[in-house]
Amino acid sequence: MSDAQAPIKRRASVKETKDGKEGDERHDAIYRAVSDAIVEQRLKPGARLREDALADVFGISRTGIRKILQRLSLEQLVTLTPRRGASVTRPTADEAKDVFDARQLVECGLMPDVARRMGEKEAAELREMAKRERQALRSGQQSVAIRLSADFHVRLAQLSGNATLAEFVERLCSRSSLILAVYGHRGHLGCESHDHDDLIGYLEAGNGERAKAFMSRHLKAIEASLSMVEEEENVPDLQQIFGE
Amino acid sequence: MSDAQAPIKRRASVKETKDGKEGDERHDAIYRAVSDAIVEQRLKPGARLREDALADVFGISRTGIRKILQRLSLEQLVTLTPRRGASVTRPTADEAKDVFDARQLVECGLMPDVARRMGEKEAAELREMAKRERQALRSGQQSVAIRLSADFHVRLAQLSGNATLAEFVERLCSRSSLILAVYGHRGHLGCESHDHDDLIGYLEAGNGERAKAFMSRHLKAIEASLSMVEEEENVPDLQQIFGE
DNA sequence: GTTGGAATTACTGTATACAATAAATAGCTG
DNA sequence: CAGCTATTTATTGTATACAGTAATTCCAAC
Repeated sequence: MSDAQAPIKRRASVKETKDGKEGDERHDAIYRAVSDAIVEQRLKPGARLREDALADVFGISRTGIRKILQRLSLEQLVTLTPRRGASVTRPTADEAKDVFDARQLVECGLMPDVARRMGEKEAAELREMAKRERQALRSGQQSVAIRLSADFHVRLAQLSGNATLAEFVERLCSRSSLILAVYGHRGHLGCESHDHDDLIGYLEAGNGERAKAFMSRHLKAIEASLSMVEEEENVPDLQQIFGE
Repeated sequence: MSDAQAPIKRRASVKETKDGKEGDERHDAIYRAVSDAIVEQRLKPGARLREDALADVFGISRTGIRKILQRLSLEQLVTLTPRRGASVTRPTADEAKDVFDARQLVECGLMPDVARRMGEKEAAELREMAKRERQALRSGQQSVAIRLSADFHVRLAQLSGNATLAEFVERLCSRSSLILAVYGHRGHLGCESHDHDDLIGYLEAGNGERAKAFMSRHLKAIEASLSMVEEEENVPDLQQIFGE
């Protein structure tokens, strides 16, 4: 419970940037720090996020922290229970299904557009991302790999040229990371390592329909790898367990 | 500029509910009041939303108002400019295109699911909504009609059973209302009055593909009715206007 | 040792005060 | 009188104080 909230910083420490940045950028940096920690599963579903604990860590007052928590809550990465405070969202099985159905509809639907707008520069960038993802996996940096995998899907959506849909995909990918944390098996982090490279190939060849079909299988594979058992950690129903 | 923010309340006045409700519900009621006013175009794009003005109107402190404005900003109904405060978002032409492309992909993609889950009860409810919409139009209540039309599309998405996608459609519809306010012609409020009834027919018959095609045409018709000229209201370029 | 209840503690909800910044106005100068 | 600078005013940004509520602990009684 307490260990879950230890290492929140990433890359250049967030706290040191206090002087150089304007307050606005600083808030954004803190938002990203927390969001990243959740997506990278360093903050696990169910972990409590106490306001003054966060305020202490980042050196701002609770006012700013609340703003950030509210934003995370609107993005459904954090659950805000009245008078109980914030905690990292633990997605239900239903929510998981909705998220993957949504990804199926949107990400697949975007593939033709992406294929159309795909140039050399874009393909190279995506390959670079896929490469880093594989490297992270090989070197055992699971957290980093998870995040890079999500980044890949988001970048893809951005290449469609539709900012609104790209943002939606971003949300879906963040939530997917949460879903993997709860229902995924250890070691198996969803995306197969070669899938992303194959996909880039189809897109670069301008074969939108093929890419679409492949993305569909890709997402189905991730979803299939989950074990959808909701482990109830609420009060067990003794009546039901022991008969009447 | 000042007249745009006069009539914010709707239905039962929001202010009177102060005693009976918990603070939480109250915040939600205020949020809805502002959101509705924007969607119904009583608050027009560009209208400034000053924090203590709103705080006075609703009888809570700026703290609560800021929370609400932040939420509206995340939903892109309100634009929050640092140190300049909040104003009703004025969508750009690009954003308008993105929103309608997104609706095309998502709302159409949802039709087969909706058709599958459509029962008598649901059809009756939708017909009732369509009827009220027509009534509002006939009696000249344009604001109400706009909102009911958006409600119809949202309810449809909810019937798909996917809460995540339904929520996304809700956002898209709200933003569409803003887009209509800026780029639409007066009197012509997007949805043709019979379209929704026709759509219900196809859905009730379980003809998802037909409904999908119809929805596609329906959305295209709305988009086509817009005149996509961005009237610059930033500093006019006098050079250009008066020659050199 | 377990249960029930009171006192304490920990935490969130809300308002308010103060600081910081941008807009508006007035006053000066050429 | 136009244009520039200084002062005032309006408005947002941030922290903090206080109130209210849930969780915990402690103590007594069975």
